[in-house]
Amino acid sequence: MEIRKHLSQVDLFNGLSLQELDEIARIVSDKEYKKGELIFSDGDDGIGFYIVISGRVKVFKVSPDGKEQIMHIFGPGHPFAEVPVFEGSCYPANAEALERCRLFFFPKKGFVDLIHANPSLAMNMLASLSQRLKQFSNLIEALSLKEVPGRLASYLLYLSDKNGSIDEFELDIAKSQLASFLGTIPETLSRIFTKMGSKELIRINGPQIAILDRTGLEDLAEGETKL
Amino acid sequence: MEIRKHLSQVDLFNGLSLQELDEIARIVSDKEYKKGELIFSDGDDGIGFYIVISGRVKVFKVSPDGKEQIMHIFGPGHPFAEVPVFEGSCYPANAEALERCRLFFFPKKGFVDLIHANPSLAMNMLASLSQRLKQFSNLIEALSLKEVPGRLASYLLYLSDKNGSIDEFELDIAKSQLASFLGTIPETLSRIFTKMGSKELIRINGPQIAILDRTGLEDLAEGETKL
DNA sequence: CGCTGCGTTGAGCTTCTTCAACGATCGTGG
DNA sequence: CCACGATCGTTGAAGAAGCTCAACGCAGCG
Repeated sequence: MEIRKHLSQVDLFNGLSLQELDEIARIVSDKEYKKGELIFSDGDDGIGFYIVISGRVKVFKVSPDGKEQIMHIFGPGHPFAEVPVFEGSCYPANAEALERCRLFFFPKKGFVDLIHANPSLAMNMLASLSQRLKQFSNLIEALSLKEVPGRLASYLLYLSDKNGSIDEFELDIAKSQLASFLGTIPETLSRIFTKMGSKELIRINGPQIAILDRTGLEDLAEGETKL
Repeated sequence: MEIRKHLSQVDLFNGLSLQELDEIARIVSDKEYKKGELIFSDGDDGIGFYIVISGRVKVFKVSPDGKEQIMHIFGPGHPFAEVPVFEGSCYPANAEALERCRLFFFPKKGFVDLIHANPSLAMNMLASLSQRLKQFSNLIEALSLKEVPGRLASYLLYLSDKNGSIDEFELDIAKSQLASFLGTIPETLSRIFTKMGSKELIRINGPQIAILDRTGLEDLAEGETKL
């Protein structure tokens, strides 16, 4: 079964037997979203959670005057919107497809039963939520304790790591989205990119980034330096 | 047994039998901390988690230049530092006793076994982590999308609710701690308190707060108004 | 060809922080 | 019991960081 094959590649289902995967597959709905399509809104009734199969999803909050803060960007294999499954009933944020997406949807009710019956699944879910908490606490730290250049430096180093610690790579999201993720606006981000370039920390050409001075970036990320 | 009595009042252990509580009680260490005492530091090896029995604990991050961001304040009945139990091995923040505290400590190893054996406990823990995630996402929203007056207004309304939606109450933490929780500094907080007073939104006398214009505060909290 | 969305740049302004000084309160030791 | 220091909160003046608003270039695409 094709669904089971996808499930077997998801960390959340690590260590489960084929039988158990089949039970899970039975409650899945397979869904498609177009680029830019809204998956759910802040405050909607939370009837289940999702796993990304292909494409990417952004989860974000919006202020009354329209400013956006991206909380998280999820790619293939990642679950999201688990919170309302276990606590409360509303989605606490909005979710939107960044690109054409295929998602698996797991209805709350069926899934909770599976967790009860399956300690490994419960442990995997606990690990997943814990990781999420850690990422959130890093985001809080960044927003509150670092200035924008420091946040950008951290992000670039993170991207470099993700690509095998090489010094040349591409931004994985549009700059305007990156601004929203870093808790700032495109204008400010653009100025900081320019400044990082003129200080020879990086070379930048559209979405292409080359790290010229890794140590300099690290100092920025740690808040030991100013731009 | 005295420990069991305390455990039975903790949400995390709701729905567990006396026997199960006894099993849990067996792995607990009973600990005392003085006001201001450090419980663990960011990066320490995370060997287990805690539940507050009496007193209060703040969990916080510190920037290189010493600014503090309080992530959370925990009172009696609340578990904290669960993350390293399920994911990774280090505490991702610092914890300090705000007052004289009694804490129960649960070593990671023993507790994970209990969770495996006990689906209700697993569900309770999932609910607890989910709630934490929701609180964090609110904090992120506040830090990124609201200005300080809006954050303070939200906090005052939250305190009022906690006290049964009455209009007069006391701040539950020192103003300098509140500043750190709201992602700002005491000077800024003080100015905003003064301004809220002169605009007749609140009356303030030391730690005593009286809400004079609830609607005005709500508008501030929603970002629909400026001070 | 013109439109639309994205990114960039400049000027001005708001918000918040920094630095410094000072008053009040409280607990401690003389 | 008073004096002292420490901590906390408040206030003022100056400065920095980031945001708003506006204009413009550029690429992709109908």
